[in-house]
Amino acid sequence: MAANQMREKVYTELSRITHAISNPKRLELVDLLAQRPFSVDELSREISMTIASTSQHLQVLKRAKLVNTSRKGNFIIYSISEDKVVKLVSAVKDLGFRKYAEIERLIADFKTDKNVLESITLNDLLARSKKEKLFLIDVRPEGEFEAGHIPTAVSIPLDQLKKRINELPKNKTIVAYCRGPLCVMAVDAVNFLKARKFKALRMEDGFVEWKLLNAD
Amino acid sequence: MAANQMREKVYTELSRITHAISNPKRLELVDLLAQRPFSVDELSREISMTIASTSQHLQVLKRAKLVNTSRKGNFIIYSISEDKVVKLVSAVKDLGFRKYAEIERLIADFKTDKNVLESITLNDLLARSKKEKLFLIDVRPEGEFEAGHIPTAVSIPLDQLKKRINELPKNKTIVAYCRGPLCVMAVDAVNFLKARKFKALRMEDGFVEWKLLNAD
DNA sequence: AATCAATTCAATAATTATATTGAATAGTTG
DNA sequence: CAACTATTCAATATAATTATTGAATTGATT
Repeated sequence: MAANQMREKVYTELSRITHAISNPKRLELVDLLAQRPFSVDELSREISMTIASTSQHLQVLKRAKLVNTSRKGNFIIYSISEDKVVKLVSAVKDLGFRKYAEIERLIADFKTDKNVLESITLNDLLARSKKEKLFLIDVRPEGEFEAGHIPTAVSIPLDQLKKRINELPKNKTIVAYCRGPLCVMAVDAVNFLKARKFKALRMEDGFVEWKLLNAD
Repeated sequence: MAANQMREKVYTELSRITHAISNPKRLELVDLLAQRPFSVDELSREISMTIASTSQHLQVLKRAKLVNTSRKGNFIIYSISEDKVVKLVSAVKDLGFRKYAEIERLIADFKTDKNVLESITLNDLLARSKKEKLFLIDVRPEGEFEAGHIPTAVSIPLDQLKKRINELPKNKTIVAYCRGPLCVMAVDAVNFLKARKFKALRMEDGFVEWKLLNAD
């Protein structure tokens, strides 16, 4: 076989990967699965699609070997096949968030709507935690915390925040994080806490971003 | 605007990027442009397509902001818009080369055909150069060397190798590199040198891989 | 073994992608 | 400014993608 033919075939194989994440819903699915494994049913609710359509998209991802399946009772559980998949999606977001004025605008508008006055990044968190004592909370649903979290974080899912508010210190700054920059849970948590006179800050990055930073 | 709508729009925007590289020919184009800027005409020859088709693909890449254009005389020169694009394609290759048995097989078969007995990687090169004196040659066409090369390398384009063979040492091991693992130029160079009793080795990685390793 | 629940499959219709040919354009060069 | 050249555009036919509905399947559970 000639070298040209080989190259052509390799790029065709490689494009299976990029084709799999070329659809917005499938990109969202992979990004969600980076948090933890989910059932088809859960995923379909998260991405607002019929179960059948979600299943089809998941099968495309599976054929491209970006995700695996396993069974748990009646449920089929989809999960990311390996860390490099998360890295790939991270590279897409990294490029997109910087390169596309449209995306910047969408996120900025969203922050205005949600009344987000201040957000910090992972780097800010590290720098700041050297100067003052911070209280880091992970406001994602429990299962995602259990699948992995930033070491010093305490799990307080958003829907438990009201009744567990006595667990939070009034004298320290509370930093809340969730799934990442596109997720609202930490924003809602911070607004709730601020209304009750806590010192609270949202961190844009989540566990997945932390993990990528602390890999290699 | 609700958070869900924002997320949906952001993923739609992000999928412009992944859609742009979801086609094998476009993936190959971006990978080529990582070496240096090229004209439409040069690119169409490299990827074995009509000029019109190549132009259409390039316009898709441009709309997705992965490449820029400039003019040089009668030619339109396409180039990568920023380093993060190269990083993205590298993440795709990184995943594909490991994950796809099919790709591994294609590359292995190609090596057998080309009689490639031994290949080293960038890491091997660094380790080995501490123990013995190596003579590193860049066998890509001159323009690509000029656009960027590994610091210690000497430019000897493949088609000049025969007449410049006296520039090469008999007592050192010669390491040849080109565009990367899918490129044949270094393989051909090594086979040519070995037939003339030089000690020669192919390095799979190229300048782009070196640059990514020596970035951040 | 029958029932049940979660997921997948099949069929459909509308939309979008692809490669090609040949014409049009825009900018450069003599 | 006329001729030229590289690139883009337009039109076309074929193929692939997408979301949906409703039926089929596959294990688990009773």
